[in-house]
Amino acid sequence: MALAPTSTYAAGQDSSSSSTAIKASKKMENLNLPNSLNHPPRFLSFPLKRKHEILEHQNDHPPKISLTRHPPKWEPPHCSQKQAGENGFSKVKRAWSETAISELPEPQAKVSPSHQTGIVVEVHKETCATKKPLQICQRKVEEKCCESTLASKWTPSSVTCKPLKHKRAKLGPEHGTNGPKISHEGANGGGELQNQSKAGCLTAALTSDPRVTDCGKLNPEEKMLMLEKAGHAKALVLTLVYRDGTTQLDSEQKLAPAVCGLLMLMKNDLDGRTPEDPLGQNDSLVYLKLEHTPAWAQQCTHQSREDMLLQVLSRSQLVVCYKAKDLLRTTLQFYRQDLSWKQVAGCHVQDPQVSGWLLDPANPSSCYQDLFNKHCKRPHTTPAQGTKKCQGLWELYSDMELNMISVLAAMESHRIHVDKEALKRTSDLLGTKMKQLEQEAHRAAGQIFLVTSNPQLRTVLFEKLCLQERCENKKLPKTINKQQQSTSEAAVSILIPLVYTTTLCCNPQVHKIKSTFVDGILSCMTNKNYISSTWYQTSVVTGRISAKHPNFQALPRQPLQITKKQYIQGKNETVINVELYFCQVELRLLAHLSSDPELLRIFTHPQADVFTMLASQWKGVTEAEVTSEDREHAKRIVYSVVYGAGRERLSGILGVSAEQASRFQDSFLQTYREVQAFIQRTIQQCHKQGYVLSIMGRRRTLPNINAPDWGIRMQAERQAVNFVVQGRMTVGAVFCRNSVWCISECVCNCRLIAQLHDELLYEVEDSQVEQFAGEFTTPNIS
DNA sequence: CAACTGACGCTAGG
DNA sequence: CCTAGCGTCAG
Repeated sequence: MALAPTSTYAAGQDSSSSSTAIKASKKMENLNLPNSLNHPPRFLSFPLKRKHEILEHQNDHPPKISLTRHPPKWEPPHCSQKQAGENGFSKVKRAWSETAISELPEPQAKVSPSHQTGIVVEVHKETCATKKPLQICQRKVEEKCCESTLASKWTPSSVTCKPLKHKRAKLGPEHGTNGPKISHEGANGGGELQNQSKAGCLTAALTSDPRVTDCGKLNPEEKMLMLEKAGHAKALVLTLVYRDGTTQLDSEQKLAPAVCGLLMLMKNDLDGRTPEDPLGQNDSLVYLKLEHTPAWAQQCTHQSREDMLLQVLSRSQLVVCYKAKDLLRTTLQFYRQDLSWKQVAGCHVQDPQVSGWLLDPANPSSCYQDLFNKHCKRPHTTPAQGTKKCQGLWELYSDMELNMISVLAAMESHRIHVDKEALKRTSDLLGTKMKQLEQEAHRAAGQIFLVTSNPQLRTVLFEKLCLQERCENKKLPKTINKQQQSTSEAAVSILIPLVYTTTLCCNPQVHKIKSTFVDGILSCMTNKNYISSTWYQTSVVTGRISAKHPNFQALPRQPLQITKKQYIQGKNETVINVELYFCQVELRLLAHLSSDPELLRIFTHPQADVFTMLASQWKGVTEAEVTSEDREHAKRIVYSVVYGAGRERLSGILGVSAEQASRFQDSFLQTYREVQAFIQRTIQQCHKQGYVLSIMGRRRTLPNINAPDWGIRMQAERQAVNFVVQGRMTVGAVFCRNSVWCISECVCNCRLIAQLHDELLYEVEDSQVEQFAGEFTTPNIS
């Protein structure tokens, strides 16, 4: 890839010209830019630009929007009347405060426009103002941006940004392990009919199987009998059936199809079965249709199905379902009108996927067959049983993980309403900002390049401008894999002062906000006006919970401000969220595990900022003297120690030399000697046993712990330490305790909305906040 | 040429 | 160290 050497950004300006030239062109930018755009041939010769980008610069040719990916094709979950307690959220601790505006009504709620309420996601002007060198230029650019937006005479095509093409949009919102959602009649166009008939064939094949009883064809008496039978069965095995005829037991599909029913195996013979024919003499197989029938065909069947499902799910005898969370969530979505999440949140459905993951979190099975092959060597043991008890994992499973399944399902069924239009406006605003920043960067670089491309930015910074030669005293970070010059923010912030300009690259923070938190959220909301994350219990080796689509746990703390007013059944009731925040649990855990006296002392001051105190202890100054830089360093060092990052990584993060980073680390470990001792103890133990145990009894085997290769062995050692510290413990404990508390008599009208590693986000009715807080005593781990 | 995939780089969170 | 997610680029 070659740079076009003669290309300059502003007409008539030489790229090598100094700051004055750049400043001059900046002042004239509104005039200058359209001028230069009148000469399209200039831009066509830039090899670094993509074709559609270049076209965008030609005003007379609107950008060619190539929708190369197939458009999102999916069915929205069934939405019905709004349920009381179905709320949006406002973060208290996370500073998502004041803004407010409106929420679109539920499609079927038919609220008049004046009643619209809801969430607004707004990005603050100063959002990007966290890091000093970039902050200044950021502000300037933003001011400029606002001016020019107002005065802009640009055609829409030049102002709006690239078309949305998100991964979610490409794959459809229900792809991957996200799990299927209930089909929704009438929401789709022509494809629906086709699907329905196709599904009809497949389910017909299923129900015509002589072994399967179709519940839909039974008369009320037969249904009662069936229900009774289900009640007496020794074990129930459930699986969802999808429209394409597959079930949850089939291997993962890329596009999870809609659910059309539920297959239920009632087992009475727990002995004497063979894997080839699991259907014993006294067993029966029932098919329960889970589709909304057209209004004209609707009878009283709905009620009985609901009764049946609920009875089945909440019974005390053994109920097994592979990927039980999907089943519970589907049930909740399907009976949204008639079923409270609380009824489901207490269900205990055994899930072999979870138990299998506990046995070997580092190598989770991809599908049921995989799991079966892995853990069931003898045909007569099921994955749910097996060797778990021997390994001491049984308690962990039944006391905690099992409870978590239904809680997560309830969390997933919670809808967070978002004002789509406001989000779109924000997106447009950010789009113009990005445009502005892009031009700024082009000007600074003296040429046009694709600012979102790291390789191109690298070429500009280090091959064209050769900035690395001008900062020999400072060590520039390198990329991990290829050891190239990094173009990260830390690196660019070192370079910025060397060039007499405000910015060299589009601020990656702005880019991130737009692409991930605005457009990304928007892409999660196709055909609906709310979001709800999907929570994963078994996808993280260390035992943490992860979230997707959107990833609730990675929403920014600083820049986004979300607020909402909530209307419940016409009344304006304020519902606020109380957040339980276990201040730096992992650090607390480290203190506990290592019993380091200095570290423990810090946690005896409940109100103090831990990192400030750490910095003051470590640097030997008073807390008032601790600069924000010191605090940031302390924080990074702590994390690097806790999570086992090496000094190379630390130097990259801090933007200092490796020697300096190593000195920081050493001095930290000198201060907190017990921490170091704990780390070494953990590693030694791991060497001896080949596995490590977390505080909850979670286990991770590390086969590489005794590897001959130094690098691989070191990695395993870091992983060992990381696992012990990072395993979810406090939150997990609260999780199970609280799930019970929350669904039983339920002292308050509250609901768990999100788990953010060391925080739990609850929605609590305003009047009950104090009561709620009283119920909750923060557990003291150290 | 379009569409997809995997590797890589970066950033958000902890 | 371990996540999700966005983006580019080469094959």
